[in-house]
Amino acid sequence: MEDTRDGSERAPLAAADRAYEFTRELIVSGRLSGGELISEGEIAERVGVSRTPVREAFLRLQAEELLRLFPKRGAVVVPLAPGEGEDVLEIREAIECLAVRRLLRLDDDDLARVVERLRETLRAQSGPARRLDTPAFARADQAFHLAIVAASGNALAERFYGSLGDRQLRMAAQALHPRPERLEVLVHEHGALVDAIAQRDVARFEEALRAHLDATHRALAAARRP
Amino acid sequence: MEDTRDGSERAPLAAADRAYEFTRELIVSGRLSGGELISEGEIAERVGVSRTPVREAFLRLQAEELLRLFPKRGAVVVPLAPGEGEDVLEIREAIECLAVRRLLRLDDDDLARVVERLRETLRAQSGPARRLDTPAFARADQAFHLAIVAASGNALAERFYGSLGDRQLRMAAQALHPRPERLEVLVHEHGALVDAIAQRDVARFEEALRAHLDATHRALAAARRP
DNA sequence: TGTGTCTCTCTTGTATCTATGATGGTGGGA
DNA sequence: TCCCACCATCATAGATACAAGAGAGACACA
Repeated sequence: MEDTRDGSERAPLAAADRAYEFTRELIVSGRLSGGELISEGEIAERVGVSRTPVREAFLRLQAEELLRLFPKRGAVVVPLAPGEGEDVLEIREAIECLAVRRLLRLDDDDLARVVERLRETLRAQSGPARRLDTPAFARADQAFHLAIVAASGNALAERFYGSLGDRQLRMAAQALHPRPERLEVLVHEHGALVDAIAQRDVARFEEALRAHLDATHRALAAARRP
Repeated sequence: MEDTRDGSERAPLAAADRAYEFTRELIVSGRLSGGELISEGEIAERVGVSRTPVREAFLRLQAEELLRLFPKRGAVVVPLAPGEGEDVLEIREAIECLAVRRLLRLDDDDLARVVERLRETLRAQSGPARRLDTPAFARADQAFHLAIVAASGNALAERFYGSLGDRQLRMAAQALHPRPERLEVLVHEHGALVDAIAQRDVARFEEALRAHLDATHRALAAARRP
């Protein structure tokens, strides 16, 4: 009843999914950078499947704006647009604040449960932060923010927010690395966000989130223009 | 250099695009309602193409959350979730307000140009509103709101907002119809939104937008529970 | 040397074919 | 009568075959 595209790996991942993961990883990790051209055949060969599932993967990646397909010519990796970091951060801020305003419509019990879940994801960040394990931290960070949005119950927002994650990862792969000393600070800032939610203080949440994202954004900008 | 998926119809639309348009229309227009099952073969036959391009169309529709594919079983039209109207409206509000806050960072000349463009789309609404041409109005309405977001220059937001349009159309097809007398009111409210932008009054814009969407939402809810 | 054209190759778009999983109905047994 | 196993059917997943568009580069000519 459940399909195989949900990330749970009990089944030996369908060919299309393998092709998708493979290509997505190539892009998100930065090994394939913006403007680079790839062909279905090439990926098909490397993954060991026919072109059909690769085509499906490419279509998915195009839907996620990571790839752009040019008819009869090939696929190019969509380059990170100049203002994209700012774009992503603004949308994240808007959606997360929306989510929190919605969260606060929950009654105390439900909110407490949400807060508890968030604190769990917080704890999951400490390890990677202390180990300066940037990739793991990036995943945990993403999971944390997504958890806030998911808790709000707006499925549309959640899905969109999730798709922003890939773009974020792609940028983070370049940007977070140079500043691993910030990881613990980020965990702390996340804690403050949860506190604000727990205390039903929207204004404080919004302010803290803005500061948090501003700092991330500044880190990005700083890393990009050294 | 331009691909054939951009809606310009000089070329005899690719098979995949025809299949996509056909199926999307079926869903958005409500002729195919939530939960209904369709198969690639069925659409392939009706459109007169093979299953391959239909498959591509289905994948695109799945990416847009209009269709859900179940491996080896078929595709079901994603039903309108109970709270979805509210979800969409909240996101629209958040993104549009974000867009306007960003618009107001433009200098006076640029802002004036944006306002002029918006007023043009306003004029395009009057005709359909007077004629009580609901489908045409729905398109114009969508174009208006999208224009605000597009003008902000956040490409990500624009794309996402656009994708909300289909869902909105789908709901509007059911909801706006019963209240054609509201169309002219909506045009008027749109005018107020533009005025707020022109006067750089964010607070007023946000308030007016909320009222505008609330009214739409109430109209929806009223239409759904008669 | 510069330019226009022509072809050759690469890549996608579509069709078709095969394999396999899912489902629902049927019939036998408890 | 009810339940379970089996099988026919159907739909997709993936592979392969084929056609056609787009570009790069060779080549002829001015």
